[in-house]
Amino acid sequence: MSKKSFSEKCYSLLRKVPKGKTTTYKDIAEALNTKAYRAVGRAMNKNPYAPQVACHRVIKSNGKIGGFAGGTKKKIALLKKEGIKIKDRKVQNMKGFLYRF
DNA sequence: CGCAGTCTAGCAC
DNA sequence: GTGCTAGACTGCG
Repeated sequence: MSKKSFSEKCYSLLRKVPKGKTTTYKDIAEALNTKAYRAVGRAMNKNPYAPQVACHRVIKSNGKIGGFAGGTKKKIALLKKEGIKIKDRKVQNMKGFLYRF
């Protein structure tokens, strides 16, 4: 928790998110006690823990999907498989799927 | 809708 | 080794 890099912290936090739930870049940044919303997204884009870390469970604060390394469509498909409803790259009722750290 | 703020990681010199 | 650029974001004007 202290020797890990910022990105690793993001991954650890993301791993804490259960399946069927989602989180926002803002929440992650705030959970890390920072305002690096962008840095969080950057870490996800790199995501060396691709299948290990559910980077697709991370969405924008407005419920939008944002982006995804490989294609936003893929991200939507994955979220839909988890039980989350997506509509036009936007999460429906994202507040209900939002996971609180 | 457009600009500015904040942080990390990678590439260049 | 130090400096600059780019990026899956957010908030305000």
